[in-house]
Amino acid sequence: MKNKKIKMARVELDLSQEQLAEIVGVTRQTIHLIESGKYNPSLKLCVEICRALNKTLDQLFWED
Amino acid sequence: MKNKKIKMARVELDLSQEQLAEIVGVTRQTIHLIESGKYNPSLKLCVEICRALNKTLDQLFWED
DNA sequence: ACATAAAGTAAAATATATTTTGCTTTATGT
DNA sequence: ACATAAAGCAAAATATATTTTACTTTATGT
Repeated sequence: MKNKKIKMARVELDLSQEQLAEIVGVTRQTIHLIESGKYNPSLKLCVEICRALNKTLDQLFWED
Repeated sequence: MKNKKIKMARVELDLSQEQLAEIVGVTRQTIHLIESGKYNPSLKLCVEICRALNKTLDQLFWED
């Protein structure tokens, strides 16, 4: 299950996966794997992604 | 940095750490470590805790 | 004071997130 | 069509979350 929300928020800020990765302090692959739903990031990383993209956990990571 | 919000939500539902752990499918120690802020759970586990406690990610895991 | 449930603590073992590297594919501009 | 940036993919190595076990401490009821 892909996470389209992150990708959308990222593209909206005109950031590449690599730029987001740098801001957040992880590798590009980590961002890619999260966006493509291949795994299960840590809470800390989720929060850092949220801060980088001006969103909250519920906005990016909550599924109904 | 302790996570008091989880503990409060848990106690409000009259669940012990062990009961919550069982619902969520982890060990009691994992719940304890998360409540006492000793580490950094996975997103999946956070979501499961939220569902067990009828809260959202922002309510339990977001710090301003 | 005693018994018992719940919570705190810790070390070693295991599972899995994350990194590193490198290659391939897709999108975009000229 | 070509060049280049961005994204997808994958295997091996490393870091760290989670389990397991066992013991200690704190809370609560009788």
